[in-house]
Amino acid sequence: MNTTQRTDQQRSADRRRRELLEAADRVVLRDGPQASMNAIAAEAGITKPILYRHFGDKGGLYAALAKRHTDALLDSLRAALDAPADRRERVEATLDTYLSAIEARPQVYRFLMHPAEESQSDQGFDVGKHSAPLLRRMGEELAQVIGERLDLGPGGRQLARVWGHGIVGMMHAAGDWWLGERPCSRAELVRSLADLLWGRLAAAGDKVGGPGF
Amino acid sequence: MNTTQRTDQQRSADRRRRELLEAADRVVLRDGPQASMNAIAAEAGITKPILYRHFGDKGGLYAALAKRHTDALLDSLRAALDAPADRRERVEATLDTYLSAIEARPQVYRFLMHPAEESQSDQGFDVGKHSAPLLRRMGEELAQVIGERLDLGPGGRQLARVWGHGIVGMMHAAGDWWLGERPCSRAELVRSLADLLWGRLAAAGDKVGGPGF
DNA sequence: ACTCGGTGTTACCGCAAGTAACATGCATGT
DNA sequence: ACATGCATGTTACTTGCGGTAACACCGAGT
Repeated sequence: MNTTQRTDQQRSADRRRRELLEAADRVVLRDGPQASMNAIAAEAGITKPILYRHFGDKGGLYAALAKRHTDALLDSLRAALDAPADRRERVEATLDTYLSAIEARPQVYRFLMHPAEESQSDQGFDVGKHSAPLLRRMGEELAQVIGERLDLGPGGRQLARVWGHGIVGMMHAAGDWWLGERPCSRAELVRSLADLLWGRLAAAGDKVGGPGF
Repeated sequence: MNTTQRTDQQRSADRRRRELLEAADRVVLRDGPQASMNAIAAEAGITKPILYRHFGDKGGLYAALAKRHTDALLDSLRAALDAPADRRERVEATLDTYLSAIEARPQVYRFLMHPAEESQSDQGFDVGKHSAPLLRRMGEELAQVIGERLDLGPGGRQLARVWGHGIVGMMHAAGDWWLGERPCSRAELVRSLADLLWGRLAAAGDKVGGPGF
């Protein structure tokens, strides 16, 4: 029968694809985002053209690889965001989940954030398209949760999106810096960021004798 | 005399260096961060090896180029941060200054944020080193201002650094997203972000009938 | 036996980073 | 006047990577 044969082949191809992605994963974990196609092929025990047959080009492979990790991370974040607790606790849990993930596998995280941007075709002035899709997806996800659950009045939908992307960026930049310098424990970082979101910056008093802020 | 000759040469070299940087600037503005050394050399009316003599390698050139723009942007930000107004107004002015800059020259901004990361020598697990130095510098700068002027009690120094990097990341990610989709005016974006920093997320009420947030 | 589609290979192209070796102009010391 | 540096410039090369073309093998259906 034609269809069964088709599915068999597709299954086989899918398994192959997963094996290749796992090999690519190991190489990226070892060599960072600039892992070469040759290295990935060698790790998988095959040669370059096969990779190209499966993924089209390097961008395709990287996109597939990124999707796996991004999906996994987003699942964890959704779980933290949906936990039964009050708002502050859930925000802190989400921050902590993200920071745990990047702490556990910095190379992967680094790859996700800076996917070796090729794509010289997108000339013009449409920045942003290239930029880390993980950040965008996290931002949209968070925006959705905020927009769904908070009563922000008219224009609240848009406000939620700004906040979603803003909070994700805050989390990302602070995490990036923290991972490099380790100036404090993860718990302290989480608390500090939550405090920032809770308006402590606006509420803090000026230093005595200073010019004010 | 030896010294005068030396200085003459150095002046000439510096002028040359500046010319080369301006040429590189034009090419990056046109081709984006993936501009080739050949293209830059051609734009400057010379050939590759001269670039290498001046800047060592591509990373060196990019670092020099980034320093120029970064310094300029930081000067603007400092001015906005130091303006004589109340805290909210100054925060908004700073956000607006940054967003104006990236809006005016997205290619440059894009180059500054993702400097075509070479550097496969920094293997290991020290993420962050590679990441956009502009973000780091802005974060530290803001941290310093916050730490100097706000009374944050014990541990305030560290808190200020977390907040500095966090706020810069928020500004960056939101700006990146905004530049790509243009979902609202710049003024609205500024207001929304300032609202976020002023604790409106924590203060907002749950939507009626929802699961709460 | 013969084609056909999928899987695999070797060998190549094009291009960009980076380098070596050679050429030239211009000040200086004798 | 002439040789000596030294910076400035060039051509031509190597290396390495992304990507592709052409060919080889193998199992299934007619």
